[in-house]
Amino acid sequence: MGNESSYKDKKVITIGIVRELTGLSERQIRYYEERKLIFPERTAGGSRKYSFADVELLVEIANKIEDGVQTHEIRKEMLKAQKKQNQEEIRRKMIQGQLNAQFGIRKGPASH
Amino acid sequence: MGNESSYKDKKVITIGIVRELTGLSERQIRYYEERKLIFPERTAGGSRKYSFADVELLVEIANKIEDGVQTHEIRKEMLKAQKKQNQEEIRRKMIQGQLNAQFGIRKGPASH
DNA sequence: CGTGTAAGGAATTCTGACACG
DNA sequence: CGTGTAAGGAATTCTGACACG
Repeated sequence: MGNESSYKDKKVITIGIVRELTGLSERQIRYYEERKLIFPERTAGGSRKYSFADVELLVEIANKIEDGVQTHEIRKEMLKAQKKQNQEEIRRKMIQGQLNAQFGIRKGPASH
Repeated sequence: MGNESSYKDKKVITIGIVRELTGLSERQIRYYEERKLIFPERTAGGSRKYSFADVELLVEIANKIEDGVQTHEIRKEMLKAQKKQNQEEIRRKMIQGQLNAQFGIRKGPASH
């Protein structure tokens, strides 16, 4: 469970590299954080660390802004999408819980 | 063809983060490069950039050194493994070439 | 051989602010 | 609102060298 591809979500990329990867300015990247659209981690010294997923998200954000969408709107969209995702996960887990209650806990497909 | 997971091989991690991820010292990381065991790219300013694959390789290298294997030996092992891989790829491609010559160029499984 | 360290300099990143609009 | 920029400082990284063994 929680099967992310491991590399994609690890926060290991500094802002300079993100700038290279996205073509955005550091100012833009920091501003989107200020507007709560992106959430880098920090090194001990205080430098920002981003994931590949963050890099892709940044590009999407920048595209929307270019289309005239305001950061506030983008944030609302993201929260909505996030909420929908959470709902789905809860639903999945409840169904799984029902199955477990009915047929007992199993890992993987039933052995034949 | 060339189906790498994209994130794993992209050189985007600076040496400080690699130090955090591996537990190795920067001195060690740079030394393994000097011994031709690892090949980071560079930013415009000259800072080293590593991939996740590099990070994993560094850990393997450090383990072997701890076991008393010298960098020179490790390098020979790596070259041998590399050569074997190349052989396999050539073989694969030749077989594919034969198949294409016999049955024409196809992409993916035959349509049913 | 493999690694630690001090040295000096350059590249990188940080924050808060002013500017434009 | 979103972004550029100059400012000053701190964290990061670089190289070449000396040390130990």
